[in-house]
Amino acid sequence: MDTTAPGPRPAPAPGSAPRRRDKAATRAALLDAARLRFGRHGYDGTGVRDIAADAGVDAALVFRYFGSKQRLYAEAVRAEVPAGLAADRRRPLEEVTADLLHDVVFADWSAYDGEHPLLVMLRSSGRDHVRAQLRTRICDDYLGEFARRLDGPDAALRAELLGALLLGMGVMRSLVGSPALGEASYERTRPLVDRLVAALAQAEEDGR
Amino acid sequence: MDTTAPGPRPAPAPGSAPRRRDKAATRAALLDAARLRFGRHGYDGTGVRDIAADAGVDAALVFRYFGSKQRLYAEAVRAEVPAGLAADRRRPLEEVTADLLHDVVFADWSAYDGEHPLLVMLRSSGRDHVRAQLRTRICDDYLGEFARRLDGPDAALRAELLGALLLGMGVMRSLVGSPALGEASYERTRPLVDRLVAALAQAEEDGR
DNA sequence: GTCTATACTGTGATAGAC
DNA sequence: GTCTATCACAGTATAGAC
Repeated sequence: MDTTAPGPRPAPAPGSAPRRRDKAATRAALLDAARLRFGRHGYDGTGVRDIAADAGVDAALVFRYFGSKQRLYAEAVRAEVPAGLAADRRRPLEEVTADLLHDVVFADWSAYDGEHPLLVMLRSSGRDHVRAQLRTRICDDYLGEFARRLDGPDAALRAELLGALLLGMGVMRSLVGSPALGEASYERTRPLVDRLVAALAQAEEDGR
Repeated sequence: MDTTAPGPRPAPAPGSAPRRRDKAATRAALLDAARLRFGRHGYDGTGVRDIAADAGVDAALVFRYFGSKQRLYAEAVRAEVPAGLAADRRRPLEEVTADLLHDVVFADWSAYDGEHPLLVMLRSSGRDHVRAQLRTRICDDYLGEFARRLDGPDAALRAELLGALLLGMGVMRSLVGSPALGEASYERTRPLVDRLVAALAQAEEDGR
């Protein structure tokens, strides 16, 4: 495991707030460090000691404040799904998917080392508790309203195909590091995605 | 799929029957066990002792035969990309993508606990050596010929979008366990994918 | 009350003696 | 080929210093 930040306690730099003995600040520091570490190295690749060292506190505080590594993970990786992304039925579909594209694929989630929390979780999908969290967030939070919008017999399936496309793009960019998608801009990618979304929306009209 | 390493071994002397303690057989058993374990629990969640126990041998053999856990992983997870998937320029595009759909998303890779090796690797993408392997296999092996087929300015990007879609579908099915895609059949899914592929191929004709 | 030191128990990879 | 020792490090718990 990563043994960066050794030593007992690097004295706080002059000017930085000497945050000692502040419960809320320590909790927040632990969460920030956890996001970064979990994002970079996944659940198993991260130790509570590393996180604590990054936050400048002792590892025991993880258990004091969060109970377990697992609960720390769950809390660190919880991010708000942008409210109303798919909620407003009056917005055109491409606009909503464009927002999703921006949010999931192109946004810079610097708190998670540049990756969307969902992609971060993907890396730890070997753990059952992570899978469950993932499924809920993707299928319910992100795609639920979508499925209701695209009605028709295959609505749920088509909504998940849309999710697969966006998620896959994020995976290609962040986890795989593919060249074209990695360098492409949001502006250049959007028309292609729009076209795909249109094809998906249109599919409800013909019998299959 | 079975990579029974065919080393040029001399045949045992006539009369000496025992096929137990066969180097090649032990190696193969270790590889099989490794595929299953790595598939189920990921790189970090798997111990060499588990693998060795599954194979019925001692853990030290892993190091004797493969040098390290990391090299065992690399070898276990290497699977042949179906030759000629995208190679034949005369096959219609939808046929080729349908093959990919079947191979990546719907095939039952029972040797890997039901998941395509690429998805298995995704779970371990926190490790740099895994990422490098991933990128090569996806972008070069699977999508390279594709990009050459779809010519036009955005060819590489569109090829990667196709990859993203298929990969994302696999992710939704295997790693996330999404309900609709999880239960959908290949036959029901294919027309939707065909439509998306058509939209992608068609995009080269209009200016963006 | 907030935090640190340290110990406990399990398991990881690996080396070297049989 | 196998067994066992080793040694680092994981998650977690507790006791007590500030």
